[in-house]
Amino acid sequence: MAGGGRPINVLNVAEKPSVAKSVAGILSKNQGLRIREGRSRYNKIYEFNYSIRGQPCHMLMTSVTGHLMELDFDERYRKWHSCDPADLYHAPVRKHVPEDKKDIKKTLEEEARRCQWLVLWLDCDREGENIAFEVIEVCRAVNCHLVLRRARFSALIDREIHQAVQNLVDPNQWFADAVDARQEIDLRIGASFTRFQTMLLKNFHIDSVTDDRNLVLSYGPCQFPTLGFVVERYWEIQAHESEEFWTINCSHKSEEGTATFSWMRGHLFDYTSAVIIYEMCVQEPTATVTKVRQQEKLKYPPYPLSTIELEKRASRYFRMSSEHTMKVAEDLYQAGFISYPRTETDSFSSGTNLHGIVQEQIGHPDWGPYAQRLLDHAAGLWRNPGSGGHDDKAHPPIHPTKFSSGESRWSQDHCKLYELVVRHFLACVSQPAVGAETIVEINIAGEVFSTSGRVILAKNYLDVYRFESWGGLVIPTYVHGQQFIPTTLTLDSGVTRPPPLLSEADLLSCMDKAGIGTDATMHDHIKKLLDRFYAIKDANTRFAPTNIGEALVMGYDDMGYELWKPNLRSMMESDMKEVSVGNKSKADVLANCLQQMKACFLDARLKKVKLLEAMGIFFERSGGEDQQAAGEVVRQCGICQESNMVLKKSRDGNLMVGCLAFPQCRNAVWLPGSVSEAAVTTNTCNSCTPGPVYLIQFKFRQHEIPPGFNVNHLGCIGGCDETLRQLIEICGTGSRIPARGRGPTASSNNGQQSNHRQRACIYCQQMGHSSSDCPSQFSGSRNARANGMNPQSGESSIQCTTCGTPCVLRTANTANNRGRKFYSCSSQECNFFVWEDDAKNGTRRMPQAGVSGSASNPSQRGGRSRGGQSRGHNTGMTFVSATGDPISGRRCYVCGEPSHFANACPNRGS
DNA sequence: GCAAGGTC
Repeated sequence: MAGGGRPINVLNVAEKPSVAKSVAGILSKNQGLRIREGRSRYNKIYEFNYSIRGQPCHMLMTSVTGHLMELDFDERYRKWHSCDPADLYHAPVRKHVPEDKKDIKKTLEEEARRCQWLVLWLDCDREGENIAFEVIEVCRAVNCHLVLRRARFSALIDREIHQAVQNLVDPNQWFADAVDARQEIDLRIGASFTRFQTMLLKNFHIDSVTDDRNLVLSYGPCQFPTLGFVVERYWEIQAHESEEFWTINCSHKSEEGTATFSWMRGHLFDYTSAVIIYEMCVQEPTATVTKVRQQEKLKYPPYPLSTIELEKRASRYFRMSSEHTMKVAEDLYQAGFISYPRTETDSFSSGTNLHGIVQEQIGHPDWGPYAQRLLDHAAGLWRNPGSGGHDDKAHPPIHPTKFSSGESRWSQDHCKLYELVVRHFLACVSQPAVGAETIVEINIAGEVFSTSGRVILAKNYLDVYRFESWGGLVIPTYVHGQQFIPTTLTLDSGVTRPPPLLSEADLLSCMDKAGIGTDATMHDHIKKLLDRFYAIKDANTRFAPTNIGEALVMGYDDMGYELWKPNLRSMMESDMKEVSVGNKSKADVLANCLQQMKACFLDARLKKVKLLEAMGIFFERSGGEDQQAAGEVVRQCGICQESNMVLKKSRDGNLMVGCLAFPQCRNAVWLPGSVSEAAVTTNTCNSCTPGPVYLIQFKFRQHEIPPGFNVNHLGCIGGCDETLRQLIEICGTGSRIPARGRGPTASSNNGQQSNHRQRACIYCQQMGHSSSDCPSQFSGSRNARANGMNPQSGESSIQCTTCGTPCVLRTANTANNRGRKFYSCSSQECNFFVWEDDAKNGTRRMPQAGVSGSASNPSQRGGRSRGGQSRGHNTGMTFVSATGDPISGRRCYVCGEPSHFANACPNRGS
């Protein structure tokens, strides 16, 4: 470049007005800086002189506001009925400047005409590069001699900006191409599926949920996976079958206080085994302290604040929606109080003046003293912030940029969000909290229990980050070998609970993990679900699908498509990545992706009946076809208390008793899948309330029920009918809900199962069958050897078939099995158990995960999930009698009655 | 009347 010479005119364009202002301020050092209005209200023009590598320049700096152009179909295809939606996969598209951006375009044209150079200061990401080419297109159209240069910068700090302008590069066409491809795919898929499903389903009466307006059932590659997360969790909850479990709790009270010990086995799903172990503990209740471990624990402050973290934390701490959070954050940013709020970056670059940011806050009445302490070297509170490992190279983490102790025009939410940003920043540059943790383990009759206590030694960052706490529980002092008698030792029962509905923070995490949306758009997709009536947010700010949302996902799921899962977006995203590094061409990716999506679209259209059926479950359709006949009344609905529950056949042909107020009331009792006929009788149940509950005459399909059950059964759905309950447990119901579990729950089950199959049988070391099916296990003498039993000595040398650890021979002490010997695994992590006589007789069966009592094979049970604390925790115990039949009939071990369990026994403790 | 991505 020639040094000196006549000044040239350089047009500089930033992605947004604030960047134009900052860059102009930095380059001009605020000297000789002139500001004038452009055609657009927001996009000012800054003028100053500058020298680029010795070339004097008259700099004109202005901005766009994000994308200057939009992609749309040619006019002829824009009307919904103008073409077959399938045509939208090849209909011509064009980029154009929309009406509300015309004034910006005009400014660019006017200024570009009198410039020699165009320097692009767009954000340094793919979208920024694409906007750069939009600006180029507009400017080149009026001045084809323009020299095009790109400024690369990662932060709005002096050093970066001066370096960028002295080292201008070429714009990156690959980056821009990737975005072009993404836009075109999004448009074609979105428009085709939206038109298709909106027009297909327009005859369903969904007005009750949505006001009276014309409803658009939109489809988008981001909004649908977001909906998918909500529906999937909802189905997981629906598929959950609560299961009773048992656990032993122990407490010890001393002068120093009380310690509560929890059982290392967690909890068992088998009552009998829990009782056997419990009784052994009660008989020899002396506890011996076997381990006392003390250690220092650190709790680290959070990483610097990214957009997603800001949204998640505002939702968690203040219950603010992500959309509202971004609105308030934008306000604070516009007014200069916080840095740019749309950032993926969660680490500060090395040049950042962190002390300066803290310094600004020392005057605040609440957190000022803490800020002061941070700056006091002697206090030792300062720590350089950690890095979360993300850097979008465009913006720093969100941090305060101007001190405020609250502005008069701020709403409460403005105050809260500013406080969060400040306290989060101060926390980031603070030492972690320090605690002393003590873990104590005790042994009672061979069972291990543990407890832990924690004392906080130094709160450090927790002093300023009031949103987080660290529970500190003080326990009495114990020494190794110490013995004591527990104050309480109880056998307690509980039931497993399903996981909760997704919170907004959960949803953001799901999207983040799957790469759905960007930090700037994720809240939009969540809001779209609400706007389209696909989901609702309840009082606890948790998301549940509406009937429309569920029906749409169900329809595509029934087609066998994963259009509602994040995979499609992930694939697109990886293709975009390939385009942006030049490994694939835009044209190839577009052709390939659109061809596949068109085939998918055409196939989905062929299977449109699935969508119609799914909608038909929830909504009535005009025209009267497919109306379900009202069935016979069984009882009044106990949920809505307004309508009757009637016996009906679902669309799939499965029998159920459902509330007539459906879909407003969704109370339903699904009947066993093995029912072939059912009719409501005039007989009523004597025990179920509120009555009357009419009995139903059932007929079961012989081959679908276990031996011992009668094909004809006069049953009650009120809850008293043990036969019905057992058949539901064994055969499952015709409910569509459990079958839905083939989402994450079932696939992980399947995964486990197939892994299992790959393993060699532990008896004969052969592949192809599991140990539970091992043919070698069905003959007595071979069996004993194979098990490692030593028939001569009679001593225990059996190995646990679950984990391989040697078993211990123990004696049962229950009313029903007193004196009977059994083997139990000596590992505390494992719950393997078998009666000694069963092992000898060869009638032993392998424990199967999740099976207890009369339950069927878990692989047949679809989406069964054990939620809450018990998720993923199976005892693996099966009790079988000498005949190989499951031991049934759980009884209270105190009085022997089958009507209740020990925890509810009236004789207990007497 | 349709997407998602910028930003005001």
